[in-house]
Amino acid sequence: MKADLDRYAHAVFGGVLSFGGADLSRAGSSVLMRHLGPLQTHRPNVRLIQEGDVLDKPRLIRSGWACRIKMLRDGRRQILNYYLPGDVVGFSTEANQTAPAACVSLTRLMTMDLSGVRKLLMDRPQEFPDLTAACRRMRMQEEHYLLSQITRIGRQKAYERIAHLLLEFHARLKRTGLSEGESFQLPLTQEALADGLGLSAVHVNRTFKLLKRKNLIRLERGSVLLLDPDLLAELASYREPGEPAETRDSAALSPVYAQSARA
Amino acid sequence: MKADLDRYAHAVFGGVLSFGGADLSRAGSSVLMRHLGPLQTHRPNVRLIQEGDVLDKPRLIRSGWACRIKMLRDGRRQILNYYLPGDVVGFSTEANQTAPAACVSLTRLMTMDLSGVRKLLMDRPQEFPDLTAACRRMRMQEEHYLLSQITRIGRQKAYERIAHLLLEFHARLKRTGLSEGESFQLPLTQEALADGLGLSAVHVNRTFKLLKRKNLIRLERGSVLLLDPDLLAELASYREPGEPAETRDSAALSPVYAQSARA
DNA sequence: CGAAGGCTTGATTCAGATCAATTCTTGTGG
DNA sequence: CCACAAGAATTGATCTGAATCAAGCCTTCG
Repeated sequence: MKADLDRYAHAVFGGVLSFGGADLSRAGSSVLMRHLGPLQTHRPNVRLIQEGDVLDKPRLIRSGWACRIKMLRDGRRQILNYYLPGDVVGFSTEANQTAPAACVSLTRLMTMDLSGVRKLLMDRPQEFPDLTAACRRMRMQEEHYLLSQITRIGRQKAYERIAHLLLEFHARLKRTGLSEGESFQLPLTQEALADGLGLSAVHVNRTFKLLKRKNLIRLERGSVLLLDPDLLAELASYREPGEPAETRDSAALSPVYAQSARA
Repeated sequence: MKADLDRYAHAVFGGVLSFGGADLSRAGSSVLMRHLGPLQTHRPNVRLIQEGDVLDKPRLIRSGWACRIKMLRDGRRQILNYYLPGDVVGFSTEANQTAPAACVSLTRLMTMDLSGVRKLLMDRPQEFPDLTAACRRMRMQEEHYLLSQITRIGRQKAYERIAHLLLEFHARLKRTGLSEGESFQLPLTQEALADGLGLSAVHVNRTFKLLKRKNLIRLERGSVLLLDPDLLAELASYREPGEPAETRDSAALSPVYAQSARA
Protein backbone atom coordinates (compact mmCIF):
# COMPACT_ATOMS: atom_id res chain seq x y z
CA MET A 1 0.00 0.00 0.00
CA LYS A 2 2.72 2.45 0.96
CA ALA A 3 4.84 1.38 -2.01
CA ASP A 4 1.86 1.64 -4.28
CA LEU A 5 1.08 5.14 -3.13
CA ASP A 6 4.68 6.06 -3.63
CA ARG A 7 4.78 4.89 -7.19
CA TYR A 8 1.53 6.64 -7.95
CA ALA A 9 2.56 9.94 -6.49
CA HIS A 10 5.75 9.90 -8.47
CA ALA A 11 4.00 9.17 -11.70
CA VAL A 12 1.35 11.77 -11.19
CA PHE A 13 3.58 14.49 -9.95
CA GLY A 14 6.27 13.72 -12.43
CA GLY A 15 3.70 14.20 -15.10
CA VAL A 16 1.75 17.11 -13.86
CA LEU A 17 4.18 19.36 -12.16
CA SER A 18 6.63 18.82 -14.96
CA PHE A 19 6.59 20.46 -18.32
CA GLY A 20 7.62 18.97 -21.60
CA GLY A 21 8.54 15.60 -20.13
CA ALA A 22 10.96 16.86 -17.49
CA ASP A 23 10.21 14.77 -14.44
CA LEU A 24 10.37 15.52 -10.78
CA SER A 25 13.46 13.89 -9.39
CA ARG A 26 13.08 10.81 -7.22
CA ALA A 27 14.24 12.94 -4.33
CA GLY A 28 11.73 15.71 -4.93
CA SER A 29 9.03 13.16 -5.31
CA SER A 30 9.75 11.51 -2.02
CA VAL A 31 9.91 14.84 -0.22
CA LEU A 32 6.48 15.40 -1.60
CA MET A 33 5.28 12.04 -0.43
CA ARG A 34 6.22 12.71 3.13
CA HIS A 35 4.09 15.84 3.21
CA LEU A 36 0.93 14.67 1.56
CA GLY A 37 -2.22 14.83 3.64
CA PRO A 38 -4.77 12.03 3.84
CA LEU A 39 -7.03 11.04 0.97
CA GLN A 40 -10.38 12.76 0.88
CA THR A 41 -13.46 12.06 -1.20
CA HIS A 42 -15.81 14.61 -2.74
CA ARG A 43 -19.16 14.10 -4.42
CA PRO A 44 -19.75 15.37 -7.95
CA ASN A 45 -20.85 18.97 -8.36
CA VAL A 46 -19.53 20.17 -5.06
CA ARG A 47 -17.76 23.44 -4.50
CA LEU A 48 -14.18 22.82 -3.44
CA ILE A 49 -13.23 26.48 -3.40
CA GLN A 50 -15.36 29.59 -3.32
CA GLU A 51 -14.48 32.66 -5.29
CA GLY A 52 -12.60 34.88 -2.86
CA ASP A 53 -11.37 32.08 -0.61
CA VAL A 54 -7.83 32.41 0.62
CA LEU A 55 -5.65 29.96 -1.27
CA ASP A 56 -4.06 28.17 1.66
CA LYS A 57 -5.43 24.67 1.18
CA PRO A 58 -4.08 23.28 -2.06
CA ARG A 59 -5.20 19.81 -3.06
CA LEU A 60 -3.78 17.23 -5.40
CA ILE A 61 -6.39 15.44 -7.46
CA ARG A 62 -5.78 11.72 -7.30
CA SER A 63 -8.80 10.74 -9.34
CA GLY A 64 -11.78 12.40 -10.95
CA TRP A 65 -12.19 15.70 -12.76
CA ALA A 66 -12.89 19.23 -11.56
CA CYS A 67 -12.97 22.71 -13.02
CA ARG A 68 -13.12 26.39 -12.26
CA ILE A 69 -16.29 28.24 -13.14
CA LYS A 70 -17.85 31.66 -13.41
CA MET A 71 -21.62 32.03 -13.13
CA LEU A 72 -23.71 34.74 -14.72
CA ARG A 73 -26.68 36.14 -12.87
CA ASP A 74 -29.21 34.19 -14.91
CA GLY A 75 -27.55 30.84 -14.32
CA ARG A 76 -25.41 30.58 -17.42
CA ARG A 77 -22.21 28.83 -16.48
CA GLN A 78 -18.77 29.14 -18.01
CA ILE A 79 -16.11 26.59 -17.24
CA LEU A 80 -12.76 28.37 -17.26
CA ASN A 81 -10.47 25.37 -17.19
CA TYR A 82 -10.56 21.70 -16.33
CA TYR A 83 -8.55 19.87 -13.69
CA LEU A 84 -7.61 16.27 -14.38
CA PRO A 85 -6.11 13.61 -12.13
CA GLY A 86 -2.67 14.76 -11.06
CA ASP A 87 -3.57 18.43 -11.29
CA VAL A 88 -3.39 20.68 -8.29
CA VAL A 89 -6.20 23.03 -7.31
CA GLY A 90 -6.14 26.02 -5.00
CA PHE A 91 -2.40 26.31 -4.96
CA SER A 92 -0.46 29.49 -4.34
CA THR A 93 2.86 30.11 -2.65
CA GLU A 94 1.86 33.69 -1.88
CA ALA A 95 0.32 34.49 1.47
CA ASN A 96 -3.26 35.73 1.42
CA GLN A 97 -3.84 35.25 -2.25
CA THR A 98 -7.53 34.70 -2.99
CA ALA A 99 -9.30 32.58 -5.56
CA PRO A 100 -10.42 34.53 -8.62
CA ALA A 101 -13.05 31.91 -9.38
CA ALA A 102 -14.86 29.02 -7.74
CA CYS A 103 -13.63 25.48 -8.17
CA VAL A 104 -16.11 22.60 -8.35
CA SER A 105 -15.92 18.85 -8.81
CA LEU A 106 -17.36 17.49 -12.04
CA THR A 107 -17.20 13.85 -10.99
CA ARG A 108 -16.61 12.00 -7.81
CA LEU A 109 -13.18 13.06 -6.68
CA MET A 110 -10.31 11.81 -4.55
CA THR A 111 -7.86 14.45 -3.39
CA MET A 112 -4.95 14.85 -1.02
CA ASP A 113 -4.12 17.89 0.99
CA LEU A 114 -0.96 19.74 -0.02
CA SER A 115 -0.83 22.33 2.75
CA GLY A 116 2.30 20.67 4.05
CA VAL A 117 4.05 20.97 0.71
CA ARG A 118 2.92 24.55 0.41
CA LYS A 119 4.36 25.40 3.81
CA LEU A 120 7.65 23.83 2.81
CA LEU A 121 7.82 25.85 -0.37
CA MET A 122 6.90 29.08 1.35
CA ASP A 123 9.28 28.65 4.29
CA ARG A 124 12.37 27.24 2.61
CA PRO A 125 11.97 27.18 -1.15
CA GLN A 126 15.71 27.09 -1.72
CA GLU A 127 15.85 23.65 -0.11
CA PHE A 128 13.49 22.21 -2.71
CA PRO A 129 14.60 23.58 -6.03
CA ASP A 130 12.96 20.96 -8.15
CA LEU A 131 9.62 21.27 -6.41
CA THR A 132 9.85 25.01 -6.81
CA ALA A 133 10.67 24.66 -10.48
CA ALA A 134 7.79 22.24 -10.89
CA CYS A 135 5.43 24.84 -9.42
CA ARG A 136 6.63 27.36 -11.91
CA ARG A 137 6.03 24.96 -14.79
CA MET A 138 2.61 24.24 -13.36
CA ARG A 139 1.74 27.95 -13.46
CA MET A 140 2.97 28.25 -17.03
CA GLN A 141 0.88 25.25 -17.99
CA GLU A 142 -2.19 26.76 -16.50
CA GLU A 143 -1.71 30.00 -18.35
CA HIS A 144 -1.21 28.04 -21.54
CA TYR A 145 -4.52 26.25 -21.04
CA LEU A 146 -6.34 29.49 -20.35
CA LEU A 147 -5.00 31.00 -23.56
CA SER A 148 -6.01 27.91 -25.51
CA GLN A 149 -9.44 28.15 -23.99
CA ILE A 150 -9.82 31.73 -25.15
CA THR A 151 -8.75 30.90 -28.68
CA ARG A 152 -11.07 27.91 -28.85
CA ILE A 153 -14.18 29.68 -27.79
CA GLY A 154 -13.36 33.01 -29.40
CA ARG A 155 -12.47 31.99 -32.93
CA GLN A 156 -13.09 28.32 -33.55
CA LYS A 157 -16.07 26.43 -34.91
CA ALA A 158 -17.84 23.85 -32.81
CA TYR A 159 -16.06 20.90 -34.39
CA GLU A 160 -12.69 22.60 -34.04
CA ARG A 161 -13.33 23.40 -30.40
CA ILE A 162 -14.23 19.83 -29.57
CA ALA A 163 -11.35 18.34 -31.50
CA HIS A 164 -8.98 20.77 -29.88
CA LEU A 165 -10.20 20.10 -26.37
CA LEU A 166 -10.09 16.33 -26.86
CA LEU A 167 -6.51 16.59 -28.06
CA GLU A 168 -5.64 18.66 -25.03
CA PHE A 169 -7.22 16.14 -22.69
CA HIS A 170 -5.43 13.30 -24.42
CA ALA A 171 -2.05 15.00 -24.16
CA ARG A 172 -2.57 15.84 -20.51
CA LEU A 173 -3.70 12.36 -19.58
CA LYS A 174 -0.87 10.80 -21.54
CA ARG A 175 1.64 12.72 -19.46
CA THR A 176 0.21 11.22 -16.29
CA GLY A 177 -0.03 7.78 -17.81
CA LEU A 178 -3.80 7.81 -17.86
CA SER A 179 -4.34 7.23 -21.56
CA GLU A 180 -4.13 3.97 -23.43
CA GLY A 181 -2.65 4.68 -26.81
CA GLU A 182 -5.04 6.98 -28.60
CA SER A 183 -7.91 6.44 -26.20
CA PHE A 184 -8.76 7.75 -22.79
CA GLN A 185 -11.55 7.95 -20.24
CA LEU A 186 -13.66 11.09 -20.47
CA PRO A 187 -15.97 11.19 -17.46
CA LEU A 188 -17.65 14.48 -18.33
CA THR A 189 -21.26 14.96 -19.30
CA GLN A 190 -21.90 16.67 -22.59
CA GLU A 191 -23.25 19.56 -20.58
CA ALA A 192 -19.95 19.93 -18.74
CA LEU A 193 -18.17 19.96 -22.06
CA ALA A 194 -20.66 22.46 -23.45
CA ASP A 195 -20.09 24.83 -20.55
CA GLY A 196 -16.39 24.78 -21.23
CA LEU A 197 -16.73 25.09 -24.98
CA GLY A 198 -19.25 27.92 -25.06
CA LEU A 199 -21.78 25.69 -26.80
CA SER A 200 -25.13 24.14 -25.94
CA ALA A 201 -25.20 20.54 -24.80
CA VAL A 202 -27.34 19.64 -27.79
CA HIS A 203 -24.82 21.04 -30.19
CA VAL A 204 -21.99 19.21 -28.49
CA ASN A 205 -23.93 16.04 -29.05
CA ARG A 206 -24.47 16.80 -32.73
CA THR A 207 -20.86 17.73 -33.24
CA PHE A 208 -19.76 14.48 -31.67
CA LYS A 209 -22.01 12.73 -34.13
CA LEU A 210 -20.36 14.61 -36.96
CA LEU A 211 -16.86 13.69 -35.80
CA LYS A 212 -17.89 10.07 -35.46
CA ARG A 213 -19.43 10.06 -38.92
CA LYS A 214 -16.19 11.44 -40.35
CA ASN A 215 -14.28 8.63 -38.64
CA LEU A 216 -12.25 11.02 -36.57
CA ILE A 217 -13.23 9.74 -33.17
CA ARG A 218 -15.08 6.89 -31.56
CA LEU A 219 -17.05 7.24 -28.33
CA GLU A 220 -18.14 4.46 -26.06
CA ARG A 221 -19.14 4.32 -22.43
CA GLY A 222 -17.26 7.39 -21.34
CA SER A 223 -14.14 6.68 -23.32
CA VAL A 224 -12.83 8.48 -26.37
CA LEU A 225 -10.71 6.98 -29.12
CA LEU A 226 -8.92 9.37 -31.43
CA LEU A 227 -8.98 7.60 -34.79
CA ASP A 228 -6.83 10.15 -36.58
CA PRO A 229 -5.01 12.41 -34.12
CA ASP A 230 -2.89 14.07 -36.82
CA LEU A 231 -5.86 15.01 -38.93
CA LEU A 232 -7.70 16.18 -35.82
CA ALA A 233 -4.75 18.33 -34.83
CA GLU A 234 -4.56 19.73 -38.32
CA LEU A 235 -8.20 20.70 -38.48
CA ALA A 236 -8.28 22.09 -34.96
CA SER A 237 -5.04 24.08 -35.33
CA TYR A 238 -3.86 22.13 -32.32
CA ARG A 239 -0.31 22.56 -31.14
CA GLU A 240 1.43 20.79 -28.31
CA PRO A 241 2.51 23.18 -25.57
CA GLY A 242 5.96 24.38 -26.51
CA GLU A 243 5.54 23.57 -30.18
CA PRO A 244 6.37 26.78 -32.05
CA ALA A 245 3.79 28.57 -34.18
CA GLU A 246 4.33 28.76 -37.90
CA THR A 247 5.63 32.26 -38.39
CA ARG A 248 3.42 33.66 -41.07
CA ASP A 249 4.30 37.04 -39.74
CA SER A 250 2.38 39.07 -42.24
CA ALA A 251 -0.84 37.17 -41.68
CA ALA A 252 -0.73 38.07 -38.01
CA LEU A 253 -1.01 41.70 -38.83
CA SER A 254 -3.15 43.80 -41.07
CA PRO A 255 -1.67 43.10 -44.51
CA VAL A 256 -1.04 46.77 -44.98
CA TYR A 257 1.46 46.99 -42.21
CA ALA A 258 3.61 44.08 -43.28
CA GLN A 259 6.21 46.53 -44.62
CA SER A 260 5.42 50.26 -44.25
CA ALA A 261 7.01 53.46 -43.06
CA ARG A 262 8.12 55.02 -39.78
CA ALA A 263 5.91 55.37 -36.73
CA MET B 1 11.03 67.22 -18.01
CA LYS B 2 12.63 65.04 -15.37
CA ALA B 3 10.09 66.10 -12.80
CA ASP B 4 7.32 65.48 -15.26
CA LEU B 5 8.55 61.99 -16.00
CA ASP B 6 8.78 61.33 -12.31
CA ARG B 7 5.24 62.32 -11.65
CA TYR B 8 4.00 60.31 -14.57
CA ALA B 9 5.82 57.16 -13.61
CA HIS B 10 4.43 57.32 -10.15
CA ALA B 11 0.91 57.77 -11.32
CA VAL B 12 1.11 55.03 -13.86
CA PHE B 13 2.87 52.51 -11.72
CA GLY B 14 0.85 53.36 -8.69
CA GLY B 15 -2.19 52.53 -10.71
CA VAL B 16 -1.09 49.56 -12.66
CA LEU B 17 1.16 47.58 -10.44
CA SER B 18 -1.18 48.17 -7.58
CA PHE B 19 -4.40 46.39 -6.90
CA GLY B 20 -7.55 47.78 -5.39
CA GLY B 21 -6.16 51.27 -4.90
CA ALA B 22 -3.07 50.30 -2.91
CA ASP B 23 -0.33 52.45 -4.35
CA LEU B 24 3.33 51.91 -4.79
CA SER B 25 5.13 53.83 -2.10
CA ARG B 26 7.02 56.99 -3.03
CA ALA B 27 10.19 55.07 -2.25
CA GLY B 28 9.35 52.12 -4.46
CA SER B 29 8.30 54.42 -7.20
CA SER B 30 11.57 56.31 -7.16
CA VAL B 31 13.59 53.12 -7.13
CA LEU B 32 11.66 52.22 -10.22
CA MET B 33 12.39 55.57 -11.80
CA ARG B 34 16.09 55.15 -11.49
CA HIS B 35 16.00 51.89 -13.38
CA LEU B 36 13.73 52.74 -16.27
CA GLY B 37 15.25 52.50 -19.74
CA PRO B 38 14.79 55.16 -22.40
CA LEU B 39 11.52 55.82 -24.16
CA GLN B 40 10.98 53.87 -27.34
CA THR B 41 8.36 54.23 -30.06
CA HIS B 42 6.61 51.46 -31.96
CA ARG B 43 4.35 51.64 -34.97
CA PRO B 44 0.85 50.13 -34.86
CA ASN B 45 0.50 46.44 -35.67
CA VAL B 46 4.06 45.55 -34.88
CA ARG B 47 5.13 42.42 -33.07
CA LEU B 48 6.74 43.35 -29.76
CA ILE B 49 7.19 39.78 -28.63
CA GLN B 50 7.11 36.55 -30.57
CA GLU B 51 5.54 33.43 -29.19
CA GLY B 52 8.40 31.48 -27.65
CA ASP B 53 10.62 34.48 -27.00
CA VAL B 54 12.47 34.45 -23.71
CA LEU B 55 10.83 36.94 -21.38
CA ASP B 56 13.85 38.98 -20.44
CA LYS B 57 12.90 42.35 -21.90
CA PRO B 58 9.87 43.64 -20.06
CA ARG B 59 8.46 46.97 -21.20
CA LEU B 60 6.22 49.50 -19.53
CA ILE B 61 3.63 51.00 -21.84
CA ARG B 62 3.63 54.75 -21.45
CA SER B 63 1.05 55.42 -24.13
CA GLY B 64 -0.94 53.48 -26.69
CA TRP B 65 -2.55 50.06 -26.58
CA ALA B 66 -1.26 46.57 -27.28
CA CYS B 67 -2.47 43.01 -26.91
CA ARG B 68 -1.50 39.36 -26.98
CA ILE B 69 -2.79 37.26 -29.85
CA LYS B 70 -3.08 33.73 -31.14
CA MET B 71 -3.41 33.14 -34.87
CA LEU B 72 -5.14 30.20 -36.48
CA ARG B 73 -3.72 28.69 -39.65
CA ASP B 74 -6.28 30.35 -41.89
CA GLY B 75 -5.65 33.84 -40.56
CA ARG B 76 -8.36 34.07 -37.94
CA ARG B 77 -7.03 36.08 -35.06
CA GLN B 78 -7.93 35.92 -31.39
CA ILE B 79 -6.90 38.69 -29.05
CA LEU B 80 -6.23 37.13 -25.65
CA ASN B 81 -5.97 40.28 -23.57
CA TYR B 82 -5.40 43.97 -24.02
CA TYR B 83 -2.58 46.08 -22.61
CA LEU B 84 -3.33 49.70 -21.75
CA PRO B 85 -1.05 52.58 -20.83
CA GLY B 86 0.66 51.73 -17.59
CA ASP B 87 0.55 48.00 -18.21
CA VAL B 88 3.69 45.93 -18.44
CA VAL B 89 4.33 43.46 -21.24
CA GLY B 90 6.81 40.62 -21.43
CA PHE B 91 7.51 40.57 -17.73
CA SER B 92 8.67 37.58 -15.76
CA THR B 93 10.94 37.27 -12.78
CA GLU B 94 11.77 33.70 -13.70
CA ALA B 95 14.87 32.98 -15.75
CA ASN B 96 14.28 31.49 -19.19
CA GLN B 97 10.53 31.74 -19.14
CA THR B 98 9.12 31.99 -22.66
CA ALA B 99 6.15 33.85 -24.06
CA PRO B 100 3.09 31.66 -24.50
CA ALA B 101 1.72 34.05 -27.11
CA ALA B 102 2.82 36.89 -29.32
CA CYS B 103 2.38 40.48 -28.26
CA VAL B 104 1.58 43.18 -30.82
CA SER B 105 0.90 46.89 -30.76
CA LEU B 106 -2.62 47.95 -31.69
CA THR B 107 -1.80 51.65 -31.91
CA ARG B 108 1.32 53.73 -32.02
CA LEU B 109 3.07 52.94 -28.76
CA MET B 110 5.58 54.50 -26.40
CA THR B 111 7.33 52.10 -24.04
CA MET B 112 10.19 52.05 -21.59
CA ASP B 113 12.52 49.18 -20.95
CA LEU B 114 12.16 47.49 -17.56
CA SER B 115 15.09 45.08 -17.78
CA GLY B 116 16.82 47.02 -15.03
CA VAL B 117 13.86 46.66 -12.70
CA ARG B 118 13.60 43.00 -13.56
CA LYS B 119 17.24 42.43 -12.69
CA LEU B 120 16.74 44.17 -9.37
CA LEU B 121 13.78 41.98 -8.52
CA MET B 122 15.52 38.80 -9.55
CA ASP B 123 18.78 39.54 -7.76
CA ARG B 124 17.57 41.05 -4.50
CA PRO B 125 13.80 40.87 -4.26
CA GLN B 126 13.85 41.19 -0.49
CA GLU B 127 15.25 44.71 -0.81
CA PHE B 128 12.19 45.87 -2.75
CA PRO B 129 9.22 44.36 -0.99
CA ASP B 130 6.66 46.77 -2.38
CA LEU B 131 7.83 46.32 -5.96
CA THR B 132 7.73 42.58 -5.45
CA ALA B 133 4.24 42.79 -4.03
CA ALA B 134 3.17 44.97 -6.92
CA CYS B 135 4.36 42.32 -9.35
CA ARG B 136 2.30 39.74 -7.60
CA ARG B 137 -0.79 41.92 -7.81
CA MET B 138 -0.02 42.50 -11.46
CA ARG B 139 -0.03 38.74 -12.09
CA MET B 140 -3.30 38.33 -10.24
CA GLN B 141 -4.82 41.13 -12.28
CA GLU B 142 -3.77 39.50 -15.48
CA GLU B 143 -5.30 36.21 -14.52
CA HIS B 144 -8.48 38.01 -13.57
CA TYR B 145 -8.68 39.60 -17.01
CA LEU B 146 -8.10 36.28 -18.73
CA LEU B 147 -10.92 34.69 -16.78
CA SER B 148 -13.23 37.59 -17.60
CA GLN B 149 -12.30 37.22 -21.22
CA ILE B 150 -13.26 33.55 -21.19
CA THR B 151 -16.60 34.25 -19.58
CA ARG B 152 -17.38 37.06 -21.99
CA ILE B 153 -16.73 35.14 -25.15
CA GLY B 154 -17.94 31.80 -23.86
CA ARG B 155 -21.31 32.67 -22.44
CA GLN B 156 -22.30 36.25 -23.15
CA LYS B 157 -24.28 37.84 -25.97
CA ALA B 158 -22.68 40.42 -28.21
CA TYR B 159 -24.13 43.39 -26.34
CA GLU B 160 -23.11 41.92 -23.01
CA ARG B 161 -19.58 41.30 -24.21
CA ILE B 162 -19.16 44.83 -25.44
CA ALA B 163 -20.68 46.41 -22.36
CA HIS B 164 -18.50 44.22 -20.17
CA LEU B 165 -15.32 45.03 -22.01
CA LEU B 166 -16.03 48.76 -22.04
CA LEU B 167 -16.59 48.67 -18.30
CA GLU B 168 -13.32 46.84 -17.83
CA PHE B 169 -11.46 49.39 -19.95
CA HIS B 170 -13.04 52.22 -18.03
CA ALA B 171 -12.10 50.78 -14.67
CA ARG B 172 -8.54 50.11 -15.76
CA LEU B 173 -8.05 53.56 -17.25
CA LYS B 174 -9.60 55.16 -14.21
CA ARG B 175 -6.99 53.55 -12.00
CA THR B 176 -4.23 55.13 -14.02
CA GLY B 177 -6.00 58.45 -14.19
CA LEU B 178 -6.70 58.16 -17.88
CA SER B 179 -10.46 58.49 -17.79
CA GLU B 180 -12.49 61.64 -17.44
CA GLY B 181 -15.52 60.86 -15.37
CA GLU B 182 -17.52 58.30 -17.27
CA SER B 183 -15.69 58.78 -20.52
CA PHE B 184 -12.36 57.62 -21.90
CA GLN B 185 -10.33 57.38 -25.07
CA LEU B 186 -10.71 54.10 -26.94
CA PRO B 187 -8.13 54.03 -29.72
CA LEU B 188 -9.03 50.57 -31.04
CA THR B 189 -10.55 49.81 -34.40
CA GLN B 190 -13.80 47.88 -34.37
CA GLU B 191 -11.86 45.03 -35.89
CA ALA B 192 -9.45 44.98 -32.94
CA LEU B 193 -12.43 44.87 -30.61
CA ALA B 194 -14.05 42.15 -32.67
CA ASP B 195 -10.94 39.98 -32.48
CA GLY B 196 -10.99 40.25 -28.72
CA LEU B 197 -14.70 39.70 -28.39
CA GLY B 198 -15.01 36.72 -30.70
CA LEU B 199 -17.31 38.66 -33.01
CA SER B 200 -17.14 40.03 -36.54
CA ALA B 201 -16.28 43.67 -37.02
CA VAL B 202 -19.64 44.25 -38.66
CA HIS B 203 -21.47 42.87 -35.69
CA VAL B 204 -19.46 44.99 -33.29
CA ASN B 205 -20.54 48.00 -35.29
CA ARG B 206 -24.19 47.00 -35.15
CA THR B 207 -24.04 46.27 -31.47
CA PHE B 208 -22.52 49.68 -30.82
CA LYS B 209 -25.45 51.12 -32.71
CA LEU B 210 -27.82 49.20 -30.49
CA LEU B 211 -26.15 50.41 -27.30
CA LYS B 212 -26.24 53.98 -28.56
CA ARG B 213 -29.90 53.69 -29.51
CA LYS B 214 -30.65 52.44 -25.98
CA ASN B 215 -28.85 55.47 -24.55
CA LEU B 216 -26.32 53.34 -22.77
CA ILE B 217 -23.22 54.75 -24.40
CA ARG B 218 -22.12 57.56 -26.65
CA LEU B 219 -19.27 57.26 -29.12
CA GLU B 220 -17.41 60.10 -30.71
CA ARG B 221 -14.02 60.38 -32.34
CA GLY B 222 -12.41 57.52 -30.53
CA SER B 223 -13.88 58.30 -27.16
CA VAL B 224 -16.52 56.43 -25.24
CA LEU B 225 -18.99 57.91 -22.78
CA LEU B 226 -20.80 55.51 -20.47
CA LEU B 227 -24.23 57.06 -20.06
CA ASP B 228 -25.47 54.57 -17.48
CA PRO B 229 -22.59 52.58 -15.99
CA ASP B 230 -24.77 50.92 -13.37
CA LEU B 231 -27.27 49.66 -15.87
CA LEU B 232 -24.46 48.54 -18.15
CA ALA B 233 -22.83 46.67 -15.29
CA GLU B 234 -26.14 45.08 -14.44
CA LEU B 235 -26.86 43.85 -17.94
CA ALA B 236 -23.30 42.67 -18.53
CA SER B 237 -22.98 40.88 -15.18
CA TYR B 238 -19.95 43.07 -14.65
CA ARG B 239 -18.14 42.97 -11.33
CA GLU B 240 -15.18 45.00 -10.22
CA PRO B 241 -12.13 42.88 -9.50
CA GLY B 242 -12.41 41.86 -5.88
CA GLU B 243 -16.13 42.43 -5.70
CA PRO B 244 -17.62 39.21 -4.35
CA ALA B 245 -19.99 37.10 -6.44
CA GLU B 246 -23.56 36.72 -5.25
CA THR B 247 -23.58 33.30 -3.68
CA ARG B 248 -26.49 31.61 -5.30
CA ASP B 249 -24.82 28.39 -4.46
CA SER B 250 -27.47 26.10 -5.80
CA ALA B 251 -27.59 27.81 -9.17
CA ALA B 252 -23.92 27.12 -9.67
CA LEU B 253 -24.53 23.44 -9.59
CA SER B 254 -26.95 21.07 -11.15
CA PRO B 255 -30.15 21.66 -9.16
CA VAL B 256 -30.27 18.03 -8.21
CA TYR B 257 -27.10 18.14 -6.22
CA ALA B 258 -28.01 21.14 -4.11
CA GLN B 259 -28.63 18.84 -1.16
CA SER B 260 -28.20 15.08 -1.76
CA ALA B 261 -26.54 12.06 -0.19
CA ARG B 262 -23.04 10.78 0.46
CA ALA B 263 -20.31 10.39 -2.16
C1' DC C 1 -6.54 66.45 -53.39
C1' DG C 2 -6.52 61.66 -53.34
C1' DA C 3 -6.01 57.21 -51.47
C1' DA C 4 -6.49 53.98 -47.77
C1' DG C 5 -8.37 52.47 -43.93
C1' DG C 6 -12.09 52.45 -41.11
C1' DC C 7 -17.06 52.91 -40.39
C1' DT C 8 -21.90 52.14 -41.62
C1' DT C 9 -25.66 49.90 -43.64
C1' DG C 10 -28.44 46.51 -46.37
C1' DA C 11 -29.33 41.76 -47.93
C1' DT C 12 -28.71 37.11 -47.28
C1' DT C 13 -27.04 32.91 -45.21
C1' DC C 14 -25.88 29.77 -41.65
C1' DA C 15 -24.07 27.87 -37.39
C1' DG C 16 -25.67 27.04 -33.35
C1' DA C 17 -29.52 27.89 -29.77
C1' DT C 18 -33.84 26.57 -28.13
C1' DC C 19 -37.82 23.74 -27.47
C1' DA C 20 -39.69 19.28 -27.21
C1' DA C 21 -39.87 14.44 -27.19
C1' DT C 22 -37.92 9.84 -27.04
C1' DT C 23 -34.59 6.53 -25.84
C1' DC C 24 -30.65 4.85 -23.39
C1' DT C 25 -27.96 4.15 -18.92
C1' DT C 26 -27.21 3.64 -14.48
C1' DG C 27 -27.85 3.41 -9.89
C1' DT C 28 -31.38 2.03 -6.31
C1' DG C 29 -34.51 -0.21 -3.41
C1' DG C 30 -37.63 -3.91 -2.95
C1' DC D 1 -33.06 -10.07 -10.15
C1' DC D 2 -36.40 -6.79 -11.56
C1' DA D 3 -38.72 -2.39 -11.76
C1' DC D 4 -38.14 2.18 -11.89
C1' DA D 5 -36.58 6.74 -11.36
C1' DA D 6 -33.22 10.30 -12.79
C1' DG D 7 -29.90 11.69 -15.44
C1' DA D 8 -27.84 11.63 -19.77
C1' DA D 9 -27.78 11.15 -24.61
C1' DT D 10 -30.04 11.49 -28.94
C1' DT D 11 -32.95 13.29 -32.42
C1' DG D 12 -36.29 16.35 -34.84
C1' DA D 13 -38.25 20.95 -35.75
C1' DT D 14 -37.82 25.62 -35.56
C1' DC D 15 -35.84 30.04 -34.52
C1' DT D 16 -32.28 33.54 -34.22
C1' DG D 17 -27.95 35.88 -33.31
C1' DA D 18 -24.21 36.64 -35.68
C1' DA D 19 -21.38 35.83 -39.99
C1' DT D 20 -20.71 36.92 -44.61
C1' DC D 21 -20.99 39.49 -48.80
C1' DA D 22 -21.33 43.80 -50.90
C1' DA D 23 -21.65 48.59 -51.43
C1' DG D 24 -21.22 53.29 -50.11
C1' DC D 25 -19.52 56.84 -47.01
C1' DC D 26 -16.69 59.16 -43.88
C1' DT D 27 -11.84 60.60 -42.02
C1' DT D 28 -7.42 61.09 -41.88
C1' DC D 29 -3.15 62.25 -43.43
C1' DG D 30 0.58 62.48 -46.59
